[in-house]
Amino acid sequence: MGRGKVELKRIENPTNRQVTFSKRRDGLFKKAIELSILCEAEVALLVFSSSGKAYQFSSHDMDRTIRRYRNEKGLHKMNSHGVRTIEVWKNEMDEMKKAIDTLETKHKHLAGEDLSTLGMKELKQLERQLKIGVDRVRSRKWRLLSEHIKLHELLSEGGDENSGLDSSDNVIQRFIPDGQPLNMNQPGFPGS
Amino acid sequence: MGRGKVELKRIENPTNRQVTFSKRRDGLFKKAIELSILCEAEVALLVFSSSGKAYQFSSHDMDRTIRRYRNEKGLHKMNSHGVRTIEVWKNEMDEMKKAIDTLETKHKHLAGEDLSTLGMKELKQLERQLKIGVDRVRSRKWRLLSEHIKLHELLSEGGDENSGLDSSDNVIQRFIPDGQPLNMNQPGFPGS
DNA sequence: AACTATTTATAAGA
DNA sequence: TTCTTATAAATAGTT
Repeated sequence: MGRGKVELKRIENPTNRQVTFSKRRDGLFKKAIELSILCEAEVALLVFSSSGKAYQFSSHDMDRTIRRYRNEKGLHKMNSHGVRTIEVWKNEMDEMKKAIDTLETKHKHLAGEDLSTLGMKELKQLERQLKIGVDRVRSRKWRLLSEHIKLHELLSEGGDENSGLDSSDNVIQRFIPDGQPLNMNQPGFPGS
Repeated sequence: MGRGKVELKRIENPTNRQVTFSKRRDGLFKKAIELSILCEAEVALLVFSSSGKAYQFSSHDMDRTIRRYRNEKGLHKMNSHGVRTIEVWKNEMDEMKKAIDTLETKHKHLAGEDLSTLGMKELKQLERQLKIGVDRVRSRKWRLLSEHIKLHELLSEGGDENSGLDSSDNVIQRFIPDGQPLNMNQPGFPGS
């Protein structure tokens, strides 16, 4: 497509070749992107120019797609001696690094850090999740508390010599929630 | 190129999508081959159809090109001798595994899961941390909201023909917090 | 799978 | 390099 048709062989004129490389490279990446979107395909494309410059596209994740390719070829996990290859190790490391990154980001968000990248929708979801966490933690606190009260009552009945608890250590005191009035209508409060 | 132009989004009709996939996949591979020959580029292309079928092309050798890509990404760390021994790899893997474990546990705790291993002291601390998170998220929400209000006011001032906002889309509505009455005494609310 | 009407990519020129 | 434009190629919808 162009003023004349070209035969399929190396373009001899270096300037021409470079110009054609740029144009066709752009076209190729565009097509790759379109294919992945229009047909929900997983596409990975690697291109190195003759001068050594690297270009890449991957619709999902380059390492994931490469792994999938290797699995397809059955080159994963073991070589002929039942030994893991360096490549496989590298893949695993990369995977783990990514997992750590993801977890760290999530962790920061839950701690209320690095929120500037989040939109309103994400912030609302995050707030919901945090509230769920608070509720569950409170619920667990109340359960622990109630168990200790029951234990205390049981021991008291039997006359509390040698209950195993030091009476100078106010058990109940250590269990009341801090920072706010007692509210028995907590989710998870025994009997609620 | 075709009887009509198509917008860049997943083709809904599955038959249509499959047909388009075949055509465009062939076109993409043809382009990849042409680029590699005409411009003596090193090209690797991996495609997986949504049904899972794999297609590939590489002008030189797939593994060589993938290695070149990985080098480009600087995934080659060395130890003091400039060599990566198996032991070094194992150590790094173990460290990463541990890091992942720790992060996952923390994450679960923040989500209110697996709390049974925690004592009252840890639970209190966790609740405190979650509350801080909630406060920060709320603060960020209010900041976002106030920015949007200001923007809205600015646009309204200038006489809002062509404000770029669709008046049928109530911007503010989308930003009010859900699940509770408005309370301007939120930490971080503008002016508080 | 073939067939075209159209759109898109791009070779050559400026 | 970038833009323009004539022409080759790709392909969307149809048969």
